[in-house]
Amino acid sequence: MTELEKGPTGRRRGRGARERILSASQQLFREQGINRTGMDQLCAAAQVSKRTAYEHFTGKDELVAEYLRRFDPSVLSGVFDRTDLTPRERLLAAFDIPPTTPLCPYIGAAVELHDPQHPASQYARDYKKAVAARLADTAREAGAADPEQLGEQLALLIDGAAARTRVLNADAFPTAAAIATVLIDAAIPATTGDDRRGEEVSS
Amino acid sequence: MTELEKGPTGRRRGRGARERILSASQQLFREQGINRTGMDQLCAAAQVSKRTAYEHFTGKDELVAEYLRRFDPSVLSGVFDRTDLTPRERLLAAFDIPPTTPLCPYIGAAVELHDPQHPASQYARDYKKAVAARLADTAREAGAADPEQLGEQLALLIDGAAARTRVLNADAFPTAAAIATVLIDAAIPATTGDDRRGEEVSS
DNA sequence: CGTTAAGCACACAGATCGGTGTACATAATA
DNA sequence: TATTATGTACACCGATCTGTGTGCTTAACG
Repeated sequence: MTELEKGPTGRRRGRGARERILSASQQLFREQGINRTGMDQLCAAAQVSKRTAYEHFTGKDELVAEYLRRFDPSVLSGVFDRTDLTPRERLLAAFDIPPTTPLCPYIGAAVELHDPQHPASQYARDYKKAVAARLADTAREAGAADPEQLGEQLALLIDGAAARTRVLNADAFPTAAAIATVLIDAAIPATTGDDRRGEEVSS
Repeated sequence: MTELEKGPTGRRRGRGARERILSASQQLFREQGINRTGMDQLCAAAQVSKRTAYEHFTGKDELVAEYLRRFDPSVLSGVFDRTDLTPRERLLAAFDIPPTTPLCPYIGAAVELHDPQHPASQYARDYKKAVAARLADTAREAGAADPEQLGEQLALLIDGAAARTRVLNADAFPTAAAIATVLIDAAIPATTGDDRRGEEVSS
């Protein structure tokens, strides 16, 4: 009965409360981590009373899961839909991440929450599988011999770059991209049309 | 003035206190994570009074750093010293991790502590660099064209496998080993003696 | 107007956190 | 035996955590 988006006309005073909470989560959870960000601080940053926050979310766990769901990172959304690139270029573009990204939040959540059954951990798993699947699709499009394997390999490279960037405090994505080039070149026969752009593969 | 290891003969009643604390750390920090393991629980598991723990360590931070330092994982110690393997086999052996390992604790510490200046984070960085250097040495021994690059690449694969194993809750090291095989084959000229075992390279 | 949804301010509960203070016990040494 | 190092038992501190309870305000609608 929250009736948040319905109604004939617009009413509801500050209907952006939920959005402000999630927006503050994006910033604080990423900057400070999940465990080190208290609900008090988060509500203050969102300019929302704590009472209101707990009327929108049953608890911090649910909020964390929603925060992860709201996060659509560059990888999934931007890269795969670019029909101006060849499939091979799209596979490599997944490693061109903006330097603003401090760490893959899915890995962060899985490590911080430390419970594979946590809703956020489950979503992180689903998301990572989805990325691997998308990579496999693109690999198939690019004519790779074993698309599933290449997708899984590239996904591992992305995660490795993210983890290593975090630990070493230095950008590891160029290294990952170099490996990706080797793998892609090895997996895709040279005869296969590399410069086809955005065309569908028949089967 | 602790005089823990000195003295003409052995005295000191329960001189295993420090060891018990660190031993309990190994178990609990890995099972539950660092942040979710309180000092109360840790001291109880170590059968050590909290007072004693804080006479051995100035605080939890120092304990965490020591815990990381004590952790010598299979990778560094076991693999590189095996003269029964060719250099190439040693590089691949780094991906044969026992399934008992839940997650690389260095990545875990870096994510959980979330402060690159934390002593444990610094050590994690040093350790990861050392592993990459050892891999590079072995790659040089194996006759790789660009040993430093190959070492960094293999290190990234290991971290990727660790991170992905954690997030997906499924062993990702076979995938990493497959990539490693490709990289090693590509980087090491086939003419180079692959079956030399444990010999030194002149330069 | 009155009703109702939405939110705020703020105190507070209960737990846990890292860390200390104090008084006492034990064992090896001198 | 006396001393000293080492450790225990346990209460306790202040801070912080997630989460509630309560009463008040504001705004949209009828």
